[in-house]
Amino acid sequence: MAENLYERKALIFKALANPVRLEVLDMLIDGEKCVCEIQEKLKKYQQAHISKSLIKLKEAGFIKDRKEGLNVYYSLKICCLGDFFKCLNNILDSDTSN
Amino acid sequence: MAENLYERKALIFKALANPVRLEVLDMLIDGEKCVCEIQEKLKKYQQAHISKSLIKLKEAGFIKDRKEGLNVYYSLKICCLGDFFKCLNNILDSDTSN
DNA sequence: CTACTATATGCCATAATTGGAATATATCAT
DNA sequence: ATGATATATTCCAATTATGGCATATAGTAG
Repeated sequence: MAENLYERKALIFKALANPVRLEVLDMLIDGEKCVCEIQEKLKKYQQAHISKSLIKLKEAGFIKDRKEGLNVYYSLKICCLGDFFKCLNNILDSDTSN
Repeated sequence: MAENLYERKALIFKALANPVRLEVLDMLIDGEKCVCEIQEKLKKYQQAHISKSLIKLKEAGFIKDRKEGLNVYYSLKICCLGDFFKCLNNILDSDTSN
């Protein structure tokens, strides 16, 4: 585990610092999905890669999983993600001009 | 520049995915600071490293700079950062147990 | 048991990030 | 002009992340 608070926070942002994982999170915003559904939407990536992405998001504390037979269902664990991402859009909308 | 939206968002999170840059951002939350003040607080790191951290945060759109004589002053450019980080604490507080 | 399906794990080459050391630039004072 | 100070840039070795491929595991069906 990371020693100090800033390192722990950085680990959380590292989990978000990847387009595939961000897209996965986005998919989960409208409810629980099984790994197979996520794979279906992200066909450009290998199954193994999706699986690793989900595990990384889980380790960072963003999502949780639930097994049901052969399937594994993932869902958001953090309710404030919506607001979290709204701020992001402010950044994206504002120009990079100083 | 990154092609799609998720890649652009990932770039923003990459800028946050580092303890030094997070600590710098934290220092700027209570107002504009000159590089020298930031260095003073982060003595464990080299001047060059602090400078690079500031530039990365600026490129990501989080902060802006202003020159005054020999000094450069940096300040937050995004007003919603406070809320942004509040959500983080939710994640940090919640256990990693599924 | 075997066969099948869904998901996870291990290995690996490539690419990106980190942070130190040295150097460059810009501004100010004399 | 020279020298001093604040900040930025370049170079580089070490570490870490990315994403493909192959394989393993776990649950289900027959």
